[in-house]
Amino acid sequence: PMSSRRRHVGSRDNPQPSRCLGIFGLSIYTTEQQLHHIMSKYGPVERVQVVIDAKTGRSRGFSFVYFESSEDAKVAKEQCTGMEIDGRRIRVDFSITQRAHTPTPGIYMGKPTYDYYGGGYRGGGYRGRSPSPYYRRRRYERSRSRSYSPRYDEERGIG
DNA sequence: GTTGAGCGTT
Repeated sequence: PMSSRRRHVGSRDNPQPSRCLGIFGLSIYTTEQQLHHIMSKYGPVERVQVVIDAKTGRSRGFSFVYFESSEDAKVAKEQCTGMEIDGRRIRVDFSITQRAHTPTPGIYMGKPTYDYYGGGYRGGGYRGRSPSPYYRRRRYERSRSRSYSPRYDEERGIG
């Protein structure tokens, strides 16, 4: 029998309604200003936060929008899921996390999940899958230890 | 304006 305590705890597939929406699948070029403009149609927006990758300084392709009212957030979620922004179909859900992680002192102690120098995931779930042409070319460039070769595109019939 | 799938830096 499940404890009634867990009933109000949101999970990834069953987020609890709140004033905070998570927006996923964004183009990395979509800005907080754009999102604010779009979301404000459904009610006052307190804050928009596009999550930025600390290493690259680019968007990680998702963001959080805080409405003043959870009712407005609910409407915005329903209206905006599946909407296209900058050529990307976005997904909108109530956030399962309610705020950014508190700042941690010192260095990151966790297990690295991304190889910033290799440009791909390590030991990850992409083994056995066919990489995209873009990724294949980047891998090819690295293996040749030189920069972009147009000849590769011709040989492989891409580009 | 380069990949995949992604719930968070102050």
